[in-house]
Amino acid sequence: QTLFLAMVDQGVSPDVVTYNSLIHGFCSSTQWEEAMKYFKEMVDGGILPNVVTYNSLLSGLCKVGRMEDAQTLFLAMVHQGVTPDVVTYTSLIHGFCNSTQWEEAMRYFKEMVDGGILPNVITYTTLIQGQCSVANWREATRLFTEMMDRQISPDVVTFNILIGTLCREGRVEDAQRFLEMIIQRGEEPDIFTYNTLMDGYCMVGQMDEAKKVLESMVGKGYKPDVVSYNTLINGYCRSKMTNEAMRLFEKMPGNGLTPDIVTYSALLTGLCRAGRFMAAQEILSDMLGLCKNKC
RNA sequence: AUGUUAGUUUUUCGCG
Repeated sequence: QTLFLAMVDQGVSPDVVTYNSLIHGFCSSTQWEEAMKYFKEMVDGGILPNVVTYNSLLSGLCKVGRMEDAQTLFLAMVHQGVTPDVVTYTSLIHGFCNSTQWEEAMRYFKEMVDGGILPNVITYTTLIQGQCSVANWREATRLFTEMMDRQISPDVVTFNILIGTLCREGRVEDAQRFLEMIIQRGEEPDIFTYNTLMDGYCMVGQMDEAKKVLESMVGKGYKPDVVSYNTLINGYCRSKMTNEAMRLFEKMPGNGLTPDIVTYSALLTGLCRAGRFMAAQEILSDMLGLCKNKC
């Protein structure tokens, strides 16, 4: 905002992209009034909002589940002669999926296809995730096949969602097969892929396999992050292997990682459950000590 | 010419 004002002060006139950037910023931090203020200001200034402007506002509404408002805005944009694009529809579909209004999501999907707008990998991935989040594996795989049939290549995000869903259902072996499919297709799994799969093995108590995933990611040159460690620490704690959890915790600083609130929370819970209150107390005072140093 | 928009992972506790 300050930069914006400075820019106006210097006599540089904002254009549609300037406004879009501001509006997007406010929308993604759910500062709705501010976003609308700039929207009005641009219209008053004679700058026509374009599809990006509307998409930013729309995705802001969709993210917080204000789907009635999103629909109203969608109609308004069409009314203003701005043609919705694949981003517009995908945002709406995402919003409806998140509020578990599957019928509406599919209605917009059809409308989009009928209107000659081609769904892309993000559209399909959004739909797949919508079905995965309500544990409708059949429909998820149907969509997965459909997208492949339409020559739309699933990407690593698509695979991560499928892997995460299988893991949550305890089907880690199947999840592992998807990881292999990514590699077979010549694509790169990312840190999300590995962390998700690791958590899958942790959830079924196969800590040896979880550890193998960590090792294979290191072997491929990926740096485990704080989430990787938290996942394994939590896994060891739940498998009552608190010594292993502690070992990992101690290795974090050496690997350039700072334990965060999640690390401490998992470890403290694990140690307390195991009745190791002395150890828990030590960890806690370490944490509080570090906290004081920073303040 | 260039810049702006949509999808994915980990912990505890509480509430619904």
